[in-house]
Amino acid sequence: MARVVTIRTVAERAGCSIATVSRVINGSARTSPEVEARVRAAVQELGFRPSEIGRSLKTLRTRTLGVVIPSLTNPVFALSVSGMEDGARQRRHTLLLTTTDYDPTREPEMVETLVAQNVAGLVLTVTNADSNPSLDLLEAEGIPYVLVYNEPTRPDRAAVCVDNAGATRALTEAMIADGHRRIVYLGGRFASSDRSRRRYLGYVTAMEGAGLPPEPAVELDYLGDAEGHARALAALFRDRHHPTAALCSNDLLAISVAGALRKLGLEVPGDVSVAGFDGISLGSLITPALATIATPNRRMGERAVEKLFEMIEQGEPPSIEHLDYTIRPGGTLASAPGGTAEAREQHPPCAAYQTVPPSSSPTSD
Amino acid sequence: MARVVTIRTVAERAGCSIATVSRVINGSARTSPEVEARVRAAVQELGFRPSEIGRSLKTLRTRTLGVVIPSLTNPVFALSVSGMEDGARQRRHTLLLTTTDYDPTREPEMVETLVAQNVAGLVLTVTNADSNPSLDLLEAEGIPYVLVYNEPTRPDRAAVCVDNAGATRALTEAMIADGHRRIVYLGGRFASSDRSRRRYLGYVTAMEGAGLPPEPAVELDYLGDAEGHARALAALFRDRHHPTAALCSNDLLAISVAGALRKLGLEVPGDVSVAGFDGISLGSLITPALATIATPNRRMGERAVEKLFEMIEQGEPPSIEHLDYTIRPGGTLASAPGGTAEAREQHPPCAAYQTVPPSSSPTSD
DNA sequence: CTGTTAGCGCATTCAA
DNA sequence: TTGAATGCGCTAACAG
Repeated sequence: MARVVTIRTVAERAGCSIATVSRVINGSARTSPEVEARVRAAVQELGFRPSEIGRSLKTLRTRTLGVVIPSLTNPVFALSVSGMEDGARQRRHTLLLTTTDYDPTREPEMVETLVAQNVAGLVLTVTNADSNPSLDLLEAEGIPYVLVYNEPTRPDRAAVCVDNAGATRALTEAMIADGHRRIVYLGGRFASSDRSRRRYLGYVTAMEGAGLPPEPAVELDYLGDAEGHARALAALFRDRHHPTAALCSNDLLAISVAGALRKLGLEVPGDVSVAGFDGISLGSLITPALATIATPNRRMGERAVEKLFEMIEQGEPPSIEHLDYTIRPGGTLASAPGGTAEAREQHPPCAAYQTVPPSSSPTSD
Repeated sequence: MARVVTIRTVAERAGCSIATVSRVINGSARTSPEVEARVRAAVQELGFRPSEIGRSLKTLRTRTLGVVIPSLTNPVFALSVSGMEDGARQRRHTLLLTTTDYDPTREPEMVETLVAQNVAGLVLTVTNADSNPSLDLLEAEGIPYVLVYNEPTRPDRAAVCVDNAGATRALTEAMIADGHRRIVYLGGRFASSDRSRRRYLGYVTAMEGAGLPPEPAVELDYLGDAEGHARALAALFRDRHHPTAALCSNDLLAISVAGALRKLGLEVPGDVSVAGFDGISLGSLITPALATIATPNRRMGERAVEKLFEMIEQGEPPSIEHLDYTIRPGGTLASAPGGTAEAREQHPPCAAYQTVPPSSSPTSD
């Protein structure tokens, strides 16, 4: 498809040089009003649209941002991408979107694809933010990037996230205050989610803080595998002395778990309380509403892009930014079947149902 | 950020010309095994990754597909984009994603942005597929594109969709068979959704076919405006003789409507049956489950990309492809409060609960 | 204020 | 089989 009208065509039509056309289009230098008018007229008539490729080849940077996320089907990521798009459009950039389907081996592939496209920067959610060849590559090449959701231990990696450990800790403490003693943590595989690891950490901290023995994490395959979840839960809840609360590392998992529990003949929250993490709107639509930790998903994507531009344009050094989260109460959470009223009065769970600014919960690692 | 290692660097290291390097990399011509080995070694050592930009400038086409959709927050579109990504990745392409937020005036803007990026083709969901300057532009420029969800009247526009009118018609007929007589259609604004218009058409056809007077369409602002929906419904259902069934042009709207009805003190489906259109999984998770027309959302995106490549690579002419839809039963649908048992026996609704191949429902326009 | 010119990284034609 | 040379569309440095 030969490009019909180039900057040269416009120059001829306007009776000037291509340099002048470029100046008019980009406003990169002053031009006389007459010439400018002629150029604009020519652009109009010819329907000229400058090629981003030609521009990019010269300037060695594009107006695109690369995005790498696990999946679009999880509303959490769809929302964050939505926020990224807003942020990008404000700066006249577009998103080059790729997904890994939760497969870590696909991360390098996607990152290399994006780098080959000379993206101005990247926004990504990876499985492991601390030890990650793709991020190493980006740093080696000097290509700016910002992580979303990931919460790196290394402070030299740019990220926009919530205090994952602090949030689960707060939620676990609320459960304990509600009289729960045997609480189980269900999460994605640790190998493929540093978030799941950090969230478990918060759970452990809360349990130990209350003098309760933390249960080992139950690692489940990600979403969609309802059967697998059901099997794992059957083993866990067969016992008469089963846990009275299930803390899930994300909302979709929590919804799946609640469904599986009901199929086992257990009532939610009568027999088992369930809570999630993410705050997708779906959680509020089901009955009973899912208790969860609501994170500012769209805002996280938008802020990540803002941060990326700060790094690109103002050379800001990478840093980790924590955004607020909210513990959102819901009908899936109730007092423990055997819980005492006193315990509840002592630690009214409502105290936790507030937006938590990042500064107030500097969870240790 | 000066590019450090280019094809020239590799050529020097391998002791050959850049032409040879190019040949090795692209396998575009035969080279001696020794030279090839030296080149590959150099590529390895230097970590050379050919610039897509350089390549594109030369070939005048990129390995990216432009995508224009209304929003990512509606799971329907997130799913279809997910399918597009799969299709694109199989052909070693990436997606340049843009959204219009249901604002028709932003369509040309997005399309022009993508065209300026020299995308190989576009996949888009627009407000109006028949009279649309952006599509005219693409045709004028000879840039291939495929519509998704849109169902153009003009047969010369490429599209992957379902038989919207046929589907709503079938669903409406099922409602009528269930004894409903006053059925109301609630949809997005006709001005901003040709799908909403076509779906209404199917409703009208079914009503008239049964000798019932079709109600005027109730056009609602898109999603998120729960208050607006509540107000509109309050007016509609104030009367004692209110409709017994609400046909909604999409699932998110249907869920919002069901909620609003309950707030008005009406039971779903006891007083009013509700049905949606899309088949998002959310609908099956709520209680009662939402009756809907399930469309193959992910597959539609994937098929659109396949079709796009057929047009790009094999010069296939544009055409409209109808994919199967399924009427999915759900607890939001019940017999009309005053419905007779005979009516139900005469037209068992189950007959409609099957996958409908496009050929079997050639709805007239 | 404007024009000329030199590449940006690469694929490709034409010679050798 | 290989190399030299050209140009894709554009920006920017330099001259005028």
